[in-house]
Amino acid sequence: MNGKFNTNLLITQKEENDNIESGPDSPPSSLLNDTKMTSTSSPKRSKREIQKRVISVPIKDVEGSRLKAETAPPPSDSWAWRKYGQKPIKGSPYPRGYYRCSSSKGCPARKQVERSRVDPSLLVVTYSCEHNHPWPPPSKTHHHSNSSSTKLNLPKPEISTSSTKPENPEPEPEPEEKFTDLGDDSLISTDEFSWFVEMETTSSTILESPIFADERSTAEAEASMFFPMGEEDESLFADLEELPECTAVFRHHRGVGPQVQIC
DNA sequence: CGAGTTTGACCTGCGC
DNA sequence: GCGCAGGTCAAACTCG
Repeated sequence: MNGKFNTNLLITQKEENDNIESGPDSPPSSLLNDTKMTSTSSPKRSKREIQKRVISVPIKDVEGSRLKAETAPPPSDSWAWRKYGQKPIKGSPYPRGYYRCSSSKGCPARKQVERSRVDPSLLVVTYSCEHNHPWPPPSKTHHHSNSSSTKLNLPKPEISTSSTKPENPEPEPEPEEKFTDLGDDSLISTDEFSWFVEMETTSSTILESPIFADERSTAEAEASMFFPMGEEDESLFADLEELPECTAVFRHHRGVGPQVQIC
């Protein structure tokens, strides 16, 4: 299930301009400013109102889950994502999948999933949302019943069911307020994007998995460039201990790997 | 039967 | 203006 995935999730968060392929060259100055990708080509959307964030996820974690599509399944992140399109991207051997948030009706959130050209073992996930849009962080509303595996965009159960024991579907982002200050301080500042931060931080807590450290040296290097884990993390994870019951708590320890507490 | 996926067509923006 | 590439739509299909 996604739990499996989450334990190996790697996140590198960058601004969209700071795209993976081209490296951190682009000036990340304008978060909401125009960007080519932001166009979304939809006449209904304004470029400037769309905010994007890019993360990288080791594809290994999700590999084999749904290989039907060339694109690896999107990382599970507490939200429900519905795929609405897939396109081959020029210059990339891998197509890009387009996902829309289905956690709640009218949710404008979208994300694009594609393999990194630099490191095919990495999934590049681009989250995007409209700045002016009333964000319906679905966490609070639909989470209690989250276990609905169908809702979550997870690898189909058929595959990753190596573990017979029902794992906790995934760490519930319930402790939203705990996470909001975990996230980056520079990219997301508005409350309406707190879900964004939540999403990322939820994942980032699992950043350094043993598996990743062992087999993803390259990716690790790349990832660490964007998402260095430091002592601050320790305190961040310390906060996680305060998570409410019935949530999976991922604790980060260097060299030991994440410890998962499931109550 | 509902929700999600697939896939081709269509639309839009951008570069030449 | 044209062509290309990316992004979205929507019908058909699949699955639980």
